[in-house]
Amino acid sequence: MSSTAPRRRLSAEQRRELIEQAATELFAERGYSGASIDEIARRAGISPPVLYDHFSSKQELHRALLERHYADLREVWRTNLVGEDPPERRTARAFDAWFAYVESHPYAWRMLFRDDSGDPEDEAIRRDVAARSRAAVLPLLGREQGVDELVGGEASELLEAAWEVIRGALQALALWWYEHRHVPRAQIVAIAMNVIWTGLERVQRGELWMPEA
Amino acid sequence: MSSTAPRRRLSAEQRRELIEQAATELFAERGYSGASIDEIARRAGISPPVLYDHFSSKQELHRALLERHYADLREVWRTNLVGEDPPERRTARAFDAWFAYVESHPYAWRMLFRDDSGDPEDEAIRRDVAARSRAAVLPLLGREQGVDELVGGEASELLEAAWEVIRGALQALALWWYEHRHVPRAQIVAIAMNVIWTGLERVQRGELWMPEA
DNA sequence: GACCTAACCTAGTGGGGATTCGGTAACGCT
DNA sequence: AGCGTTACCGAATCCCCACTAGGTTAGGTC
Repeated sequence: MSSTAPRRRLSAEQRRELIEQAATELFAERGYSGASIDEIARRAGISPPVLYDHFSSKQELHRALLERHYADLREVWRTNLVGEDPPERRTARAFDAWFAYVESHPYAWRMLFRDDSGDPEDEAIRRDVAARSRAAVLPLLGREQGVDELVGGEASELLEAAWEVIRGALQALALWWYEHRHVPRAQIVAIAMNVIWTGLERVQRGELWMPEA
Repeated sequence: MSSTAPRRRLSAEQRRELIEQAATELFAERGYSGASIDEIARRAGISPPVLYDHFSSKQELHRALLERHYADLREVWRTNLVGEDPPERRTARAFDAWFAYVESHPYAWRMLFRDDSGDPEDEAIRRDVAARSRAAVLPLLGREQGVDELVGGEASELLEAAWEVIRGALQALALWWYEHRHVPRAQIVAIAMNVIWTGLERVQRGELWMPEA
């Protein structure tokens, strides 16, 4: 991408940004272990040692990017789920914003969706982020009462599972969309709403599917 | 696991099975690059060279396991989606069987759900498998007509996307369940049915959610 | 235009891990 | 008991890659 750029001397901040972009791209395309420092450096227009002026290790670089991109995504949820609109409208708005982020950041989110670093610290970051997004989203799903008795378990735990279902579904849909980019975003959101929201709505209302006798 | 086993001489077939089990575990726990030949061999109760009597490379071992476990999972779908029951019942049965597989093969499916090998051949296997499961499942979803006009696109493509949503959702739910194994399977299936099937049913019927004006 | 800071580079070093070489010995068979 | 087969192993080899040591120059400052 930045291969033809003339090798000039940049400010630390500018260079760091280039490194982060290059690393995000490579982590997204090849995963943690598939992305070599040499190639990240090459794409950033520098030699490997320079990278170590900005990040103390490959792991730290990866962690920094995880934090950064996760923060962006969390912000998308946070700013779009609030408001006085009915849940359905807020959900649609949040889905749309989420897919808009995905559309405009073709590398960042794909990097987040690969968890192959094997680093326990990464794992911790992901857990932390998962907990925070859950905390942001669950109130939206759990407004109605009575879900526990109907399903026979702890409501909070089941809602957590429901959220995982949504997260996994959105993630998979984003990946599919990436391979079929000609489909307009509105249609992707419509699919998400139809397949996911519809079910959630019923769960909220307590109109639950039960196993047959 | 098999660390205290006395180092006896086994038949090639038995040894190969032990290697495959050990490798499945490690690939599931640490991913492709996180699993070293040395450790796979150690868990299988042998030294590394023996592994090469059975598989010509680490990649080939990994591919063989992908094929094997995917075949198992595909079989689950195949045998449970057929029949004369109404779609809802067939879907519930297939979900239940799928989660039963997940429950009884704690390593195999987790290995499948990590795609970090970076090997194009792996990618090809996954694509092939995805296409086949889609082919098996889509007829169930697409029975009703009229979906295309309502959503405004090619029905086959949108159903493909819907299937991805389901796949991603099931996968995420399986991972969540793995961390909350005390939840009984019936309840997991109920969550899947409530969140996913409900939406699908509406999509089938053409009762689609549409963006508001 | 001398000087200094810091951005940058070339050329290693070291370790880990896949793969292989050249045997050794367990087990079945006669 | 002897023999052949082959499951098995210890000890390299070799390559890739994260990381570093030590020097070089761009570019701002006085």
